[in-house]
Amino acid sequence: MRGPTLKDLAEKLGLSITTVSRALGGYSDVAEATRQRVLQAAEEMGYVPDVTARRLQKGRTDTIGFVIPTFGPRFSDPYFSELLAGIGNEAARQNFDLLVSTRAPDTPEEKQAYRRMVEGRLVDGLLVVRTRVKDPRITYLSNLGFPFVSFGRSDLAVDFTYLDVDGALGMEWVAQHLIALGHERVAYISAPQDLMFCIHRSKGLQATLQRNGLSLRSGHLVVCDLTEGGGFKAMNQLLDLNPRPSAVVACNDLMAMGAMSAAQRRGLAVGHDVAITGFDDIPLAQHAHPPLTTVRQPIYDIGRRICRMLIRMIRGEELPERHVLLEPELVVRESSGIG
Amino acid sequence: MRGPTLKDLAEKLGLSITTVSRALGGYSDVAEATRQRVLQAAEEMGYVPDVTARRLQKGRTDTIGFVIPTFGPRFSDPYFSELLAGIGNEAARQNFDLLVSTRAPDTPEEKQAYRRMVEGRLVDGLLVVRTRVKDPRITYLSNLGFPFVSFGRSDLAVDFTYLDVDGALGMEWVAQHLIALGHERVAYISAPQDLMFCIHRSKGLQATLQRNGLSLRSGHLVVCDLTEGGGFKAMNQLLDLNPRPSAVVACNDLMAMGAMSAAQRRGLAVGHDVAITGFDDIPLAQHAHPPLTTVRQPIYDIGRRICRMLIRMIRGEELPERHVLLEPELVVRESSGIG
DNA sequence: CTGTTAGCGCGTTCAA
DNA sequence: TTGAACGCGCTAACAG
Repeated sequence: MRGPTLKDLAEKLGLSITTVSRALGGYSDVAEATRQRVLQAAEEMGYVPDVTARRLQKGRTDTIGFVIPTFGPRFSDPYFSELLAGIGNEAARQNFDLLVSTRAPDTPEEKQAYRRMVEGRLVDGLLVVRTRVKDPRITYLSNLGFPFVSFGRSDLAVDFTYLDVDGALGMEWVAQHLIALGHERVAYISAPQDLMFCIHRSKGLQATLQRNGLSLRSGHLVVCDLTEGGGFKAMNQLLDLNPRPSAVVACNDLMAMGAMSAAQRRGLAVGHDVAITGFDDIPLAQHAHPPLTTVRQPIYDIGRRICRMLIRMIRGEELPERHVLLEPELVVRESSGIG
Repeated sequence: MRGPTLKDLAEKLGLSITTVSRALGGYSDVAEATRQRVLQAAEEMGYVPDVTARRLQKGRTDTIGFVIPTFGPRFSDPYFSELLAGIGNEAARQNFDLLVSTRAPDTPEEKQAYRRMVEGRLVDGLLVVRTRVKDPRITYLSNLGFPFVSFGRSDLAVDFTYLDVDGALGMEWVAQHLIALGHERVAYISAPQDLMFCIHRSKGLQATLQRNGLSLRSGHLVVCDLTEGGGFKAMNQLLDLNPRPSAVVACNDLMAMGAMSAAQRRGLAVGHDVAITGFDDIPLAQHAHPPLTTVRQPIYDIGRRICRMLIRMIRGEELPERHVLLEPELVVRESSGIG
């Protein structure tokens, strides 16, 4: 069942392992006739080099690691499958393998997954996503000098390579859009406050409101878990207020969808009785009813890009930019108001 | 930057590599005092075994492979992230690593990804999902006798281990539900016909319609690509018909959401003017507007389960069931009609 | 109880 | 141009 090794090939051809290895490796110091014989035999016998052995000898794995932070058993986020597709496709393009782990954030299991990948020398570099306040992953990797690229910035005073989307700017646009539509009672469905992207978005929203003489009233800030269910519950809380908010900004699209659902279940016309906005622009956003006003992040490209940055770093190439901040794009649809 | 090896430990302790290895491996034939010294030194120096070296020596990788079939660049499917979470969590629980690839189905790249994992001995077993007609992946793996478990059955005359959800049964329930509501003009938004799950679902739907004296009229069967956008377009086609269908069955939830969006954009009240159903029960289904009638597949558990089956197979344990067919569950919500 | 020897499959010296 | 020898880091068989 196991395939042939160099040894098998060598024996069959009456050559040494070394010669076979070099013929296959495309070295110049091997007779053309010999090379042809070797290549043909390799083809016939279906020789494929043993990746593990090659790794041990080369001292590198040509593999990148990605620990996906999953929340709860029902982890169902279109955002992540798209990010993964971007990462996976780019890795494949560059002949890198992708080792994936799924772990709940800030748990011993997560820590262990990182240690295993790094200290067990399973991967040459890591992709870190959803950075957190005082993110222990960044501290850990930085201290070791292990190659990694993160999607998201950090509050730590260490210098590392990242790519991020300017969430504050995105939220500024959302706020301005709502203000222009005349909204004064704006509410906010936030994500857990230890997530860096949430902090940036929150700041952007609040700063813009304040610059325009507005603010989040008490009770108008609800924190939940980034899921539809969370957005649903949060929205119900907000709609129980009196007076209720006229506009609700959600920290991501999934929560916005849940919020829309809650509003509609109460007979409110979204985009009319209440404005709702999201963040991410997942494909479902444009097919929601009504279509969701949101902020677009090019998530597939982001996946490709952080992967490319990491691979360059692993190869020891100089990176053109070690800190990339992308401008997101406001996508106005009907959920924030018609006209 | 690289961590210590057994050799480093041995030198420091004045022991042989072997002894250190055995002390760490928990073998009984090592003096308790020695073991303690070794353990302490290992702890101090932060020794972590080199996984690659261990793999080469053991002849197994303790890794399972998973090639995700991705369609187009914007691959955004909540279904897959949940499946992946199930697989990943179970793999971690059993101390297996997970190697992931993302490839477009039925391409040379996909074939190559499988070959690399199998023949390059990167993994001990594979998970195959979204089985296709005359699926070359199954032929390939079966011929080699390589351990794999598939989520989905096959039309090939080979015996292999699989788990599947009875799609025909699910669709039978959907059809009966719609028929009971009095629908006679039922249309169907199907997925590509080379997908096995689609064939089962289609058969279940059509057979049930026929048993009740109905059938899909001409033009009432539209094939598209399993995305919201696809469902959207398909629905527009269906709504151009005269008379238009009174009920539309979609092959998955994503397309159903797109279909709802198209209907609503034409001013139709879903659940009233037209009934729409999906399949999968992704979390968004219950937060759609109106909530989506669909068929539930316990996708997270399925991920865990196929992973567990595969690991047992790899370990050489006898599997209690080599062919599992799960009964799905009809979830009636408002998109198929109120009352 | 401990150390020596061997080998997993490969790439890379160094000699011939 | 080819081959023999060595080592990547680890575990296993065999002595002592």
